[in-house]
Amino acid sequence: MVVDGVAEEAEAGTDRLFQALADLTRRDILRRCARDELSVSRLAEAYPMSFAAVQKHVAVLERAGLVVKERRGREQLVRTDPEALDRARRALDELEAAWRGRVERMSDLLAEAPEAESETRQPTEGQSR
Amino acid sequence: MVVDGVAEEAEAGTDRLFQALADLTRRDILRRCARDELSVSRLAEAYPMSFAAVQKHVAVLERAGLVVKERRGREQLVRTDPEALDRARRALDELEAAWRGRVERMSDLLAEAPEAESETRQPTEGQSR
DNA sequence: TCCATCTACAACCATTTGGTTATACGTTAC
DNA sequence: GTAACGTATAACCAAATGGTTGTAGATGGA
Repeated sequence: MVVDGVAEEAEAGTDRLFQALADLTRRDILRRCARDELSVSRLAEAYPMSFAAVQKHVAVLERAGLVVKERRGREQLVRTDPEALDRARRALDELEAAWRGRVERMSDLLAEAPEAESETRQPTEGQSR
Repeated sequence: MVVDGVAEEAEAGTDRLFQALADLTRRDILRRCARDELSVSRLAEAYPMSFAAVQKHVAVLERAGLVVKERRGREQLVRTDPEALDRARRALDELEAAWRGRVERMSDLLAEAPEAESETRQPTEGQSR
């Protein structure tokens, strides 16, 4: 449980990350705020929905760590965190490692048992890929 | 509209992709089914929830194209599609391109206008922040 | 000071999501 | 053939999501 604490939080963070990315409006906000720093109202003008709705989308992105808000006077400037997509990518890498793991194990089989393979497909066959 | 048709579907697909990844149980299913092909009931044994719940998770993964089901006798074997994570990665790349674009444009500014920039904000003015 | 602007937040609503149980159907084993 | 197994699907429920409107608090400019 104690050890799980950190892992659980990491997984919850991954949940929030992908969840935040799973919406077209939010992905578009990310694109816009990657190019420029935009205030929330400026952003809101771009979408066919209320200011409050856009504000909520920004909040979701912020909780996911994809975006950072910086106050300037009465407006709040939004910019996407360049490091954030790296985290997303790392999450994918971690998933991919699972079946890279499978490949490794297959290599292990081939490496550790250089002879006596009766059940794997014959080398005589023109091998697939 | 006609042109949008394909883009819309692509974006909807991206929604489903990230949505499917935004759940710990589903990510775990992906890991397990990357290593081995597992039947749905076999999978269900691994989680503290009903068979039907796991079945729904698999359905979400399938709709997102992250997983493929193959019938063998009375059981349905699930395996993750190796190509799927590539699609997720490509979606991230497309997002990242947005601020790679920003960097390019900044380089462009520096490269194309080595002098005579009158309309960008003056370094001399203590600007209004 | 007064007003317009930008933001925050609450209350509400419809739909989706993640779970449950129950039931029905096809397949395998005995 | 019958029983056990694996799957599919429906009906239901609570909570989360994506949207709305309304109200109130700061801030900046006239």
